[in-house]
Amino acid sequence: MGRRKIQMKKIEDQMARQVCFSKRKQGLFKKACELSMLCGAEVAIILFSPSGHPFVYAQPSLPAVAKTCFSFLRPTTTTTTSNNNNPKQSTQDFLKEHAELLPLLEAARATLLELKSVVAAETAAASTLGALWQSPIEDLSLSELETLWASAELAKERMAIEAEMAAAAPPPMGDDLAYRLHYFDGDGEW
Amino acid sequence: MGRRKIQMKKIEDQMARQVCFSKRKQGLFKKACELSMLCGAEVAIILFSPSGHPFVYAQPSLPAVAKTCFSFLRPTTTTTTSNNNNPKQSTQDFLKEHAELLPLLEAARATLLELKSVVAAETAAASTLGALWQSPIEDLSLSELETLWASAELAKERMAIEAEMAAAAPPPMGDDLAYRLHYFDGDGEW
DNA sequence: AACTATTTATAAGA
DNA sequence: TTCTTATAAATAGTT
Repeated sequence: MGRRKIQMKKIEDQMARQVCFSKRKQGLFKKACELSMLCGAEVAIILFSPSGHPFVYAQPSLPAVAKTCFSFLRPTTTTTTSNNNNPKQSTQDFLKEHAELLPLLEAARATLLELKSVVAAETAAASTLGALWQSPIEDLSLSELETLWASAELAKERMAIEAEMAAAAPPPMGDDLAYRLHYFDGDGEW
Repeated sequence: MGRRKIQMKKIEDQMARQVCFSKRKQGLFKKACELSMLCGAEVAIILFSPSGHPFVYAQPSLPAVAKTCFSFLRPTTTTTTSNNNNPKQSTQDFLKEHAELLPLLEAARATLLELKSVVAAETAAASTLGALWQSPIEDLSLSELETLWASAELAKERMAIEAEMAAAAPPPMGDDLAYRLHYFDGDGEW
C-alpha cells in the first residue's frame, strides 16, 4: 500500500525486511487497539521479529487473555454431543481436542519446575513458605499458590501496576506498549 | 476508514458492533498473515469477540508460538546484570520478572490435572501407560510424556495435519483459518 | 525519521 | 449476510 504494489513473499533484503517489520508491527498493534476499543474485544498478539525478538500487545492484559483462553481449553466447557459410550473412544476424542495444548503444557511444566527450584533454593532456610514451595505443585490449592505469590513483597507494586493497566482504555499504540516478555538488557539491536 | 471518520470509542449499537468486529477481525488477521509472509515473523493472535467467542490466527502454529514464548520466560535466558548478591533480592527480581506467568501457570496446572484425571480414570485397568498417567507430573520426563502421547492412536493423524499446516505458507486469511480453540457445536450465533 | 503517491481497509449504504 | 463505493488509513519507495 504505497508507491507500488508488492509481491506477497519474503523480503530478501534484510534491511528492507526490518523496516517493513517495524512499520507493519506498528500498524498491526494499532489495528488491534482499535478493535478492542470499538468492539470491547479482548485481544492478545504475540509477535517475534525476523531476528527472534518478542513483542506483545494485549488488552486488557496477557494474563487475562491467557486465562480466558484456558477456560475454553478446559474439558468442563465441552458440549460434546458424543453418542457412544466407549471409554477408549472418549479418551481419544479428549486427546484430539487438546492436541494443541500438550507442547504448551510441557513448556509450562518446565517453567514451573525452574520457578520452583529457584525459589526453593533460596528459601531453604525453612520458612513456612519454604515448605509450600517444596511441596508437589499438584498438592497446592490456588489459595496456597496465592499465598506464595503474596509473600513476595514486590508483588504488591506489580499488581497495582497491572490493575491500573487493565482498567485503562487501550492506550494509543507505540513501541513503548510492545513490552518485552523477557526483560532484555542488551544493546537494542532488535 | 470508510464513508466517514468514526470516533474511537465503544460502538453502542450491538448490531453495528458485531459487523465492525467481523470486518476488522478479517483485516487484522490478514495483516498478521502478510507480516509473517513478508518478514518471516512468527505471530499469534488470540481474539475474543464481544460475545466471548474465541478466534485464533497463528503462524506457524499456536503451540509453536507458545513454545517460543515460553523460551523467553525461562530464567535460563535471563542476562541479568545484577550486581548484588542478596538472595532475597534475587528471588524478588525473579518473581517480578515472571509476574505475568503465574495466572497462566495456574490455569495450565488445572488443565493438566483434568487431563490426567480423565485419562487415568479410563486407563485404570492398569496398563503400563496407566502407571505413567498416574505418576506425578513432575516425575515424568519429556520422553515419557511423549510416550503417553504416542499411545493415543489418533495422535498420528493429528500430528500429520499439524506438520502439514506448519510447513505451508501462511494461507490467505479467512474465517476458516480462525479455528476455534474449543470445538463449539452450537448454532453459530457468534 | 519524514514525506507522498498509491494501495488497502473499511463505514455506510444497498 | 454479501456487495458496492466513497473515503480514511496504511504503507512502499523515496529523500
